[in-house]
Amino acid sequence: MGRHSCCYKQKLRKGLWSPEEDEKLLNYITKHGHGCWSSVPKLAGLQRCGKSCRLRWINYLRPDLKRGPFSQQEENLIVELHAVLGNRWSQIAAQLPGRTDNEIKNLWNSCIKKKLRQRGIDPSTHKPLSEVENDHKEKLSMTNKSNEKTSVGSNELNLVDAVTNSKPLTATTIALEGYPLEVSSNSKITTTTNSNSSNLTTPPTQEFFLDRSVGTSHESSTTSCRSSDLVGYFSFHQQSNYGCDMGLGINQNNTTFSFINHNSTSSSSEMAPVPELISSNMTPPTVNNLPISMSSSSISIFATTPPRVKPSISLPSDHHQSPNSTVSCDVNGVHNWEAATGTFTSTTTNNGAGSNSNGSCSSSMELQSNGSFFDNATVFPWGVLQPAETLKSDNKDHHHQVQVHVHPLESGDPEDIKWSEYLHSSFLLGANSASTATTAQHNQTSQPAMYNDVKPQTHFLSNRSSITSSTASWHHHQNQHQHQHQHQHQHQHQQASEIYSKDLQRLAVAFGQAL
DNA sequence: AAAGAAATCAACCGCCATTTG
DNA sequence: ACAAATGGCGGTTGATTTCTT
Repeated sequence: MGRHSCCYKQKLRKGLWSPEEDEKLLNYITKHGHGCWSSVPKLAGLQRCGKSCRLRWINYLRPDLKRGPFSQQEENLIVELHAVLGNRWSQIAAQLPGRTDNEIKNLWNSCIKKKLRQRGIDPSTHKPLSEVENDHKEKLSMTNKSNEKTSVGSNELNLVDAVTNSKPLTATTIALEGYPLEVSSNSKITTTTNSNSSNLTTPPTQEFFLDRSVGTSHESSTTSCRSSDLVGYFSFHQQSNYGCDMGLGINQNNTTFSFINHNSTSSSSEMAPVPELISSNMTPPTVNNLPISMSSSSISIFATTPPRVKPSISLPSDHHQSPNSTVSCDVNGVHNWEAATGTFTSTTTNNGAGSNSNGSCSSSMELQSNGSFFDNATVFPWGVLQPAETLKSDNKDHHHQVQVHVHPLESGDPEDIKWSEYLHSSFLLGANSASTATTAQHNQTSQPAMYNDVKPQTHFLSNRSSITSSTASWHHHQNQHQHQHQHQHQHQHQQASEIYSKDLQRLAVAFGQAL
């Protein structure tokens, strides 16, 4: 297996891409598609290797990129997906349309990891740090014992291996794989790693199916979603035991995750180390024949077995709470970025979140919470909801408001906006959203509508214009563009929120108190 | 205001799996 | 069947930006 040929070639440029190079690549791929990446640089007139071109396209030039800070919901989704998938960034990114694996990876390494640690959660295992330490001690002791005892029960090995081999043995996986799980009153979770291996049932082989194919066709049925209830986390909750009405199996964005029990009798040795996330049209989803419905933000398992839950990790919001860099083209009834090209002309100059374009992750509020993360801001699927609460974090010249949901329809927080965007596009702009979905199909077929807020062509086009006009500091120019877009997005979100909150209210009426 | 620290992010590196000849 | 070419992925690096003192 040879190394990539381009690695040996001489005279190839490396490092940051210039606007001219961007333009060349963009023009070429726009006209011809990328085809064979290795031939792209030659045909496009670039002194780059194909890999570099591919990377540049995927991570930056692609028209469907959603730029700007990650929303709280996205962050939480990443955490949850990471709990299931581990460092499979590309798979995680696949669930966050408009986001790249690189972007998510960076966010994880620079920000989320830290947050989780500050909350006492081990980012690699998603377990409480104290528990990880205990596991580590147990492992050490078991290692010592293994010198004495050569054979150990396979189930015990599974558990230990999962912990020690960086398998993302999370509360999720613990619960799903049948390990006893306890939820204490302060909502920390502990596993009952009873030394009696009989308590550790052999987990079945599970595959983590993702059905996204219905993204555009069933939108009108995805009514759920009290955004407050779903503030960006998966919740494995047992309806009967916890009486939590969140989610209730309503699939709000048409993304259906299912744990399919392929072979309930499979031995532990056959168990996939990590449930594999694949795309599937299979329905209905089941876990051990139990119906599951899982939205992007919640999973409902209607089980009759004792509750096995995982903590919902709702990261405290900071800058990411700023309105997502959503293209609110549909505000104008224009639902694709090509058509919306002309809509981004104003340059807002407020001192809002856009001034913090780099997405700094520090926030005095969250950093000083000293474990209050679970106390203050978190939503738990098993119903430890607290009344709506707004945490404010003074961050220089602007405030981030962390809405701890409950009554989303009455608020204008960004989550509401996102949901209302989704609902709006689903219910009120069905045709347009379909066209948007078609546009998005370029890279990912059938995106959930809520993720159709892709990077606008305007970004590109404005960048392209900047390419031709830029002279000295193109990086600075790009930053300015990003700021400008954030301002624009903010402004449009304000408009959108007004419109959509009305729509949501109508929906709430239409669906009774379901929302 | 300046210097250092920390955070962010784009891009590279090297490995692996698949495809192609 | 084999080796090279290619695409893709995750880990890592280093430049830049932002924050803190």
